[in-house]
Amino acid sequence: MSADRPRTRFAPSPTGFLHLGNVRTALFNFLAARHMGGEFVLRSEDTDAERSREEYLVAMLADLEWLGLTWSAGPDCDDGSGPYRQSLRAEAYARYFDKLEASAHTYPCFCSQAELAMARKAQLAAGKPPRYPGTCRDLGTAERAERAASGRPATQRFRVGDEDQVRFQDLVRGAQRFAVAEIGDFIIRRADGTPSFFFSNAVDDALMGITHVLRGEDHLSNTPRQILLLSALELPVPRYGHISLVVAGDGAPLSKRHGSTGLRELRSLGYLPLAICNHLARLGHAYDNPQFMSMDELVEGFSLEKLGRSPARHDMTQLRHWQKEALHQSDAEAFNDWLLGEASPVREELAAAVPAADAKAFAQLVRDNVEVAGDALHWATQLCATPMPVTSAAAEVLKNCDAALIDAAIKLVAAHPQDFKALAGAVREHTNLAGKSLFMPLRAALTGDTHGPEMVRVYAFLGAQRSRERLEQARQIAGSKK
RNA sequence: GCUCCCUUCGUCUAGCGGUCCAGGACAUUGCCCUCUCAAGGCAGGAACACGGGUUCGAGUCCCGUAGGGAGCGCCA
Repeated sequence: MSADRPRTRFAPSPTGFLHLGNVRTALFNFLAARHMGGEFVLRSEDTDAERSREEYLVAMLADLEWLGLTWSAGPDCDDGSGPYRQSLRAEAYARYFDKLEASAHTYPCFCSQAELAMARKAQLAAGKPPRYPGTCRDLGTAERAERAASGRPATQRFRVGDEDQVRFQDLVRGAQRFAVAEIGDFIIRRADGTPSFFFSNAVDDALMGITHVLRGEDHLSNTPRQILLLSALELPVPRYGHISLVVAGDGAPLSKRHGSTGLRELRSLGYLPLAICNHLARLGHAYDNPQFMSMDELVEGFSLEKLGRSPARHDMTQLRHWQKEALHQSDAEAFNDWLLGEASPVREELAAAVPAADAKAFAQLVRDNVEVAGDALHWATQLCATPMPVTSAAAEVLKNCDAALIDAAIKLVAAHPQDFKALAGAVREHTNLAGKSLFMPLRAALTGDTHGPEMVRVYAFLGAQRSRERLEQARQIAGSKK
């Protein structure tokens, strides 16, 4: 880790699965690092033992890897600046707690949570900001010793100095100024000895050589605390950039929603990593290029200057567009793997519905009619099931058509087993029907549906045997309306 | 309550005082292509939250108002 090498990080708490908001933060940090030729690292902020779970960490790593956001160091790979999980960093924190203590930047606070809650309530009621009243701030050494001896649990608070204000240049919001008087002394170490977010987060960024911190806007007004802390510690302050939050389609905060805003859910629906990245990279960031981009192109076009300030809405219709593009871009092999491979969410169902020998041909046949993996199920039953399912629209078409058309087709299948154009041409000669009134009944008879892939390809896929069976099935209802 | 942030078509956004009667993408509408769907091509509708300033000139700067969001936690 060289001194000036740009380094960004994504530092989630393993208390749940990733949602699109988290993922976008990770993506931006990844893109920023790669664009600057630097490194992107992962850090697990698992100081809250109650809520942190190993399985969530494992899931996050797996999901980020799946997305293609590779990291050069993280909980699973230390590069010497770790460990990259906070639950393993007590020693480092102790060192810096001591340093703060030595410089009188911190003091023990014996207030109980009930007392604090009451004080907060009173301040709020009086129309004042709910800040720590400073009860334990100026306790004498004797009093401290006495209380400590009585076994009262103590937290450590950071003594906010008498500076006038804290200024910093936000990477996305420009010059920021906060009055120090607005900031109350805050807890940096809990009674159980674990560090609080403000402390561990800031200290770790400094110790891990993080140069740029892209994080949610919700951290903006807390940033002065961390700057104060790092200054007191004489540690380097990273450059902060506060990105706008992502909200759900209905405007609700993402974190409170589930379903289509969870990465896991999208993944299990069959959305592709690059579709998600293309979508997210444009939420709160503007690209010159309106087209679908590869990860390298996303990296190349990324710029801190192009980060937006206003909240962005996650809209599924936009994601769907990128999904179509992603599917369109993938070659036959990649598509087959996506639909039929190990990772496919509908692998089992498709294997049950489509004969193994036909699987690849099937995948290629329906690729333009599939947006998420589940869509293939409809075509699987429609094209492979026996008897053929007939949609009501298709039944309608068949009832209204001339039964002679189907009869002709049945007779002619054997003569034109693979060539739909030839078959259709022959049927036309026998029936004098053409255009839609020729093709639509054939489509309905062969696929049981009124829309779908090109008939030339459908027919080749079905083969003469299946085609004949299906035509005979269709013959039962053909012309019944006359 | 206090502090801070945000506000351009339905959605994502471009716009860094004149070249903007506001551009692009998605979505939408119509047409073309076509055996259907999709894709593709063409055309259309659709926005500067509001009110004051500053300026010869404001989407762009300033101040208010309204609306939305965040923070003020022994949560991160």
